Amino acid sequence: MARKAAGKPPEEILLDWKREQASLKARVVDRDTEAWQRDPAFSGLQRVGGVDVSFVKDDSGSACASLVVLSYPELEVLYEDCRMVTLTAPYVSGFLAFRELPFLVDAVQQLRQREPRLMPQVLFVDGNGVLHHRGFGVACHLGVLTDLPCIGVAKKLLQVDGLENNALHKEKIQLLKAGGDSFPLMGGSGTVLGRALRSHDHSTKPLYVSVGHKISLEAAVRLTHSCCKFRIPEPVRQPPSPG
DNA sequence: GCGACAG
DNA sequence: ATCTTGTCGC
Repeated sequence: MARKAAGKPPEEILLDWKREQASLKARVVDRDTEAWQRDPAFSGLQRVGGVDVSFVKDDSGSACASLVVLSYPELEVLYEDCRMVTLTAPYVSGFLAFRELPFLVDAVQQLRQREPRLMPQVLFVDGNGVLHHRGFGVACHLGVLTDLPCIGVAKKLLQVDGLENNALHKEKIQLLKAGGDSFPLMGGSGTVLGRALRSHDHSTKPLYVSVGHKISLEAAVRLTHSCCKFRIPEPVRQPPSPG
């Protein structure tokens, strides 16, 4: 009986959340800030991280907030943290960060304190960055709060700003033939909000990559492809178990 | 016909 | 997310 989570918060809360998004959005940096991001082989990049909130049971609110750090380019585990948490805020499209982010920020801060040498140089985030209703998805939010480069990786197209998962979109997906192939997702405003990426040769369903913070879209897409042994980038593929 | 809604 | 399913469509 996967009962649906509690209904939407009152309008005043949503307005608050929107205000916070708008305010933090001004701090997003949507270009490369690190030398390795411009290097063809990403040389200088040694640690890539991923965060995720995965559910244990039905909708009890019981979940596992995890942070994984892998070596690059080997993609071997350097650090794993998985903490049981109780989610309070409901899931509302456009406000994912307010449900999951506090726990992810905690995980990053804890790593920063205990094992600063293992701090990842970039974080993959489940969900979108600037490909978002108000241009400030969870990957931007996490990036701004932690000051780490972040990449938004979503498994479904968020249909905002005129973007639609329609026949034309599906045709474009068909044209992605090899891992690494991608096409731009252009919003109605003429801005490129992200790219649909075929993340692996044998993956037919694309990933939707968008800038979170402190990285260009081009580098984000290239690195995402580079971290995919399968469809989902290794740092966010299989979160560690609590036990 | 019941929707467009990342996770 | 998670159940599970199938090949559409404004």
